[in-house]
Amino acid sequence: MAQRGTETTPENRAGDASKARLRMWLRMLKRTRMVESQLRERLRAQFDTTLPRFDVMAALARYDNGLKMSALSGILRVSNGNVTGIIDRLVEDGIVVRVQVPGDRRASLVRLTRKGHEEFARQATAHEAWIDELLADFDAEEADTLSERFDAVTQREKRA
Amino acid sequence: MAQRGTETTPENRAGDASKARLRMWLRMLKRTRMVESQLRERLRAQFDTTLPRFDVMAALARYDNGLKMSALSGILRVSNGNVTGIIDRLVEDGIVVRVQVPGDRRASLVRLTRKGHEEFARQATAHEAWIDELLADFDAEEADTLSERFDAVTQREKRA
DNA sequence: CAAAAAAAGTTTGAGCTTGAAATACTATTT
DNA sequence: AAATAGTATTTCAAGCTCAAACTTTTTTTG
Repeated sequence: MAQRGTETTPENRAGDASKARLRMWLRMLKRTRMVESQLRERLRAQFDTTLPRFDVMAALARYDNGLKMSALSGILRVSNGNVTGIIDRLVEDGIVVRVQVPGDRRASLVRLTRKGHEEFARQATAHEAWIDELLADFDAEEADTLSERFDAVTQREKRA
Repeated sequence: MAQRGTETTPENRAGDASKARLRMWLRMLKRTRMVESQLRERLRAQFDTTLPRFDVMAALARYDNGLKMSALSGILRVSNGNVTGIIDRLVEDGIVVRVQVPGDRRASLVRLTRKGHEEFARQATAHEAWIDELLADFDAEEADTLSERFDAVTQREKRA
C-alpha cells in the first residue's frame, strides 16, 4: 500500500495543487466507497433492499405529491432508463405507485404507498445511525464546515 | 468559517451531530457522483474506456510485478467476481495479461502490457487535469488537510 | 391545420456490481 | 495417504448503470 505521502511534505507548493487535489480525490473516493459498501451490506442484511432502492425512496419521501420520472432521475443524478427499472421493481413490491398526470398522458407521478412510507421510516432511522457511526471521526462542527464546502460548487454547477 | 456561538441554528446543537454528519454525507456523496459522472463521460468520449477499467489500470500501473486477482479486488474494494469480468475484457483488448504464478496453479498475476502502460499514461495525464478542474474550489492547503482527514479512518478500517 | 420539434418514458445492449455457489488447487490433520 | 480445511479464482443470477434508439404525446411553427 502506497501510504508514504501521508506526511504532507513541504513541497506541496503552488505548482503541486494538482497533485494535492488528486490525492484528496482518491481518499475521498475511497472513503465514500467504504461507507457505501457498508450501507449496501446493512440494507441487504437488515431490510433486504438495495442502496438504489433506498435512494429512490428517500427522494420520494421528501415529496408527498410524488415526482415525475424525469424529476427523480434529475434529483438522483442517474439516467432516465435506470430509474424505470428500479421503479418497476418497487411497484411490484407495493412500495410505490405510478399515478397518471391529468393533463399529460405521457407523464406519471411516482409516489410512495402507505407501505412504502412505513418501510422507509424504519430504514431512514437506521440509515442515519449508520452514517453517524461510519463518519464518527468528524465532529458536528467539522461536518457542518464540510457540508458547506461540498455544497459550494454543487450550487455553481447546478443551473438553478 | 463555521458559525460559532452566534446564531446557533437548531441543527448545530450537541445532540444533532448525527444530523450534521448525515447532511455532510449527502453532500459529499453528491459531489463524488458529480465528479465520477464527469470522469466517466470524458473517459468514454476521449479514450473510449470506462471508469472501472481506468481504476484497474491505475492500480496495476503502481505494481510493475503485477497483482493477483484477490489483491486487485482488495485494493479496489470491489468484489472478486467483479474483477474477473473487467480483466477478461482488458485481456481481450491487449491491455493486460494474466501470468501464471510458478508455485501456485490456482493464482495468476495480472500485469499491464506495453500497450496498457502507454494507454494508461495518456489517460492518467488527462485524469489528473480533470480532477484539478473539477475540484478547483479546493486550494492545495485545504486539499492536503482533507486528504489527511479522510485517510484517518481508512487506517482504522483497513485490515492490512 | 399539418409538419416539425420537443418532451416524457421505455426499451435495448453492453458493461458493472454483488453475494453465493462452484471449481480447482494447496496446505494441514489424522 | 486420505480426509479435511483453506485459498484463489471463476461462474451465476439478479440487479444497477449508462447512452442511444425508439414510442407516444404535447408543443411549436410554417
